[in-house]
Amino acid sequence: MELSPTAYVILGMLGWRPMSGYEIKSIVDKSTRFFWAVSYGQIYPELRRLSKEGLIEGKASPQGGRKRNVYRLTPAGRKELRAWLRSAPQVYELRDEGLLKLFFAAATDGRSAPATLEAMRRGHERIVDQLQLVEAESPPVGFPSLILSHGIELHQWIAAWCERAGRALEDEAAARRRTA
Amino acid sequence: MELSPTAYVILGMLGWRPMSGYEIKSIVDKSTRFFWAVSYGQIYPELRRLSKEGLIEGKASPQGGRKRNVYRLTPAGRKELRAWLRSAPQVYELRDEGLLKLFFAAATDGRSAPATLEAMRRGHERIVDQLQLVEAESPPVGFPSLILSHGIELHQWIAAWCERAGRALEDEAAARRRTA
DNA sequence: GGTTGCATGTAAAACGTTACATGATTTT
DNA sequence: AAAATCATGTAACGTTTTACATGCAACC
Repeated sequence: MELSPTAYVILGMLGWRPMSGYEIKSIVDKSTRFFWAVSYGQIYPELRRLSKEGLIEGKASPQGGRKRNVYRLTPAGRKELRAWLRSAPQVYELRDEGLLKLFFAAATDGRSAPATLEAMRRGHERIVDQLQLVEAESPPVGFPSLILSHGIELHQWIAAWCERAGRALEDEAAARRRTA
Repeated sequence: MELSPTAYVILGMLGWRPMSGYEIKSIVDKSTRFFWAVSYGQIYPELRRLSKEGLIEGKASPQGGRKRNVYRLTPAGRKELRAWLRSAPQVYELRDEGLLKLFFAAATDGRSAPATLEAMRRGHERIVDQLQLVEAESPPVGFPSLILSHGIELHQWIAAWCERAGRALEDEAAARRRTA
């Protein structure tokens, strides 16, 4: 078997209630995408795979003339989900182009750094805004809400760091001007 | 042209001084890997591509009987690097399996959550340790050192969040026991 | 009648990791 | 003599994104 975390996103959502692939995607886009993104190109093939493995079951449930497949967790699927939840997390990966640009900023004698920091700060503020929008329209209970507040606080912290670092850079530049 | 951030990791390092692919990889593993990982399978093909594009130049520089190719930035490569440094960062991606497990912890009635939080905390503490090891053996100046301190503070913050969330969970459980 | 939302899917490309293969040199 | 480090490279595999294709239904 050996499933990917992306497969568990699907199992996890179907653990709440039966859903279509489309519905899974729209919930992902308001929740896990900030720490685990999933695309249609993964969801539909994965639904088939999980179906074939007997972890989920699909049923055609058209809405009027519009076709629709609703999947639900089987007992085996729920068992698999719970086993995963009890095992230790393995994957933690970050790809941050802003940090990369800051890291190499000496190649512009540091002249590119203030704008990079400002762009990063804006980016993280924008994530905070998006998360707060989600927060405003979700009940403030349970684990999803815990993760949501984590996201908000985390990106606020990072945005504040960008500001601090920007100010430190300015101060340094001012000190250099006084010395020179 | 249109290069990936991974290509700019190579250009950025060669912007410091000429290096072999092996050397680039060993520096990546002590620096950018915490926010932009790169493997040999990317480095060697990318060195050829950048060479063919005229952004870097390779020269055979064997050490004794051991073959070795040292690459350096061309003027065009330096220009390309600087243009990238001055453009706004695009990519910010996080993949955090721990948050995913926490997000779906209701499927175990929250029983899996304390262990997940503890595993996450340990994971981030371990990253802090690794970064502090790097810090101890690097001169505390310039942008790489700024990024290093960012990493240390960030992962310390996350580890502290895990602790706070764990305590909040305990308190909640205790309150429920009193009520019941 | 047009836009938006619901709904499913695939193909190609891009990206990235892992394992393997090879061999010299340096250190223990 | 063995282990670690320096050094280069590829092939297979797995993952993920993007673009495309299609069509119904609800709302304005």
